[in-house]
Amino acid sequence: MSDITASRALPIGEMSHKTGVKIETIRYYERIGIMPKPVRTEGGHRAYDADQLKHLAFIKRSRELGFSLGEIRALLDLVDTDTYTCAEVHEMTTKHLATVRKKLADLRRLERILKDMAAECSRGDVPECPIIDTLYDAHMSK
Amino acid sequence: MSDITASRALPIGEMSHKTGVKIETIRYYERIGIMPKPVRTEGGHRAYDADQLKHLAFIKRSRELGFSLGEIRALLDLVDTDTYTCAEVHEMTTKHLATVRKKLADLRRLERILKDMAAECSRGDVPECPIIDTLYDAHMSK
DNA sequence: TATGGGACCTGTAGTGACTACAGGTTCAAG
DNA sequence: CTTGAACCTGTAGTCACTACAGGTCCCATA
Repeated sequence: MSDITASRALPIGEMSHKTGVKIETIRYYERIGIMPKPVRTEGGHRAYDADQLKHLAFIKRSRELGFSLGEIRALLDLVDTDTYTCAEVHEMTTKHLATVRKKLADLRRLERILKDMAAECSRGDVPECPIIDTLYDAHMSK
Repeated sequence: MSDITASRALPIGEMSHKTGVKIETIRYYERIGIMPKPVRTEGGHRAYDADQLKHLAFIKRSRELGFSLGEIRALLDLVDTDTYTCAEVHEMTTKHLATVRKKLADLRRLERILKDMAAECSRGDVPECPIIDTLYDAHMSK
C-alpha cells in the first residue's frame, strides 16, 4: 500500500542538506515553535516527512526575502489554518516591501557618503585624513 | 586660569541629548570599552568633557554609516595611537563600502522579487495565493 | 533649609536569529 | 561487532542594544 510519492523519513542532516538550513538552526526553529515537532525514531532521532521539508523550505525562502521569523510565523499561521485570503497575504507582502524600500534608500544614501569620503582621501602616509575628519564632524543636538 | 573653551562637565543626559545616543547605550559603550570611563562627581554621576562628546559623536556617525562597533573600535584605536595613516583608514572605508554595495545588490534583487510576487497577486478573497505558492516553491538541494 | 521629583546609579535579563560548543548516544556500513 | 559519522540535549556566546528593578543624587523652588 505504499504510495510511490511517499518518500522515506528524512533525518535532520538531509533536511539541512536539501534546504541549506543548518542543523542547529532547524533545531532552533523547532524550539521556538516555527517548525513542527517531527516524530522520532526508536533511538530519539528526528524523522521528518515531505510536508515538513516544504515547511522548512518555505521558512528558508521567506528568510532570504527578508521576512522576520515573526512575519513568517504569521504567514504560516494564515496558511495552516486555511482561513487566509490572498488579500491578507498581499498586504503583508507590500508592507514588507515598504520596509525593504526604506532600507534600500538608507543604503543608497550611505553608499554615496562612503564613496565621497573615500574619494576625498589622498591615501597618503600621513595621519591626516578627511575620512576621520568627516566622522568626527557630527551633526549634534539635532 | 580657566580657559574660555573649557566647557563645564556634561552629565550623561546631556551627552545623550546632544548626540542622539540613548543613555543606556552610552553606558553600554563604556562597559564594552569603546567609550572611555569619565570622571565621576562626588555622588558617582558621570561627568564628561568636550573630547568625550566628540568621541561619542564619532561613534554615532560611524554607526549611522553602518560600521560595526568592532570596525569603529579599530578606527578609534588607529586615531588614538596617532600612528595611523590615511591609507589605512581609506582601506577600511573601501572594505566597508564593498559590503554596503553587496547588501545593496541583495536588497535590489529582493525588492524585485517581492514586487513581482505582489503584482501577480489578485488580492482576492480566496485562499489561493501566488505569493504563498512562490514562497513554497523553493530551490532545494542547491 | 527642607523637599520633591527628575536625573542618575548598578546589575541583570531580554531581544532576534542564530552559532558553537561539550559531552553524550545512535545508526549503519564493513 | 566494531567504528566513526551522524545524531542527541543543554547551555552559553554573538551583536548591538533595550528594558527593567530598586535604589541614590542633584538642584530648583517654597
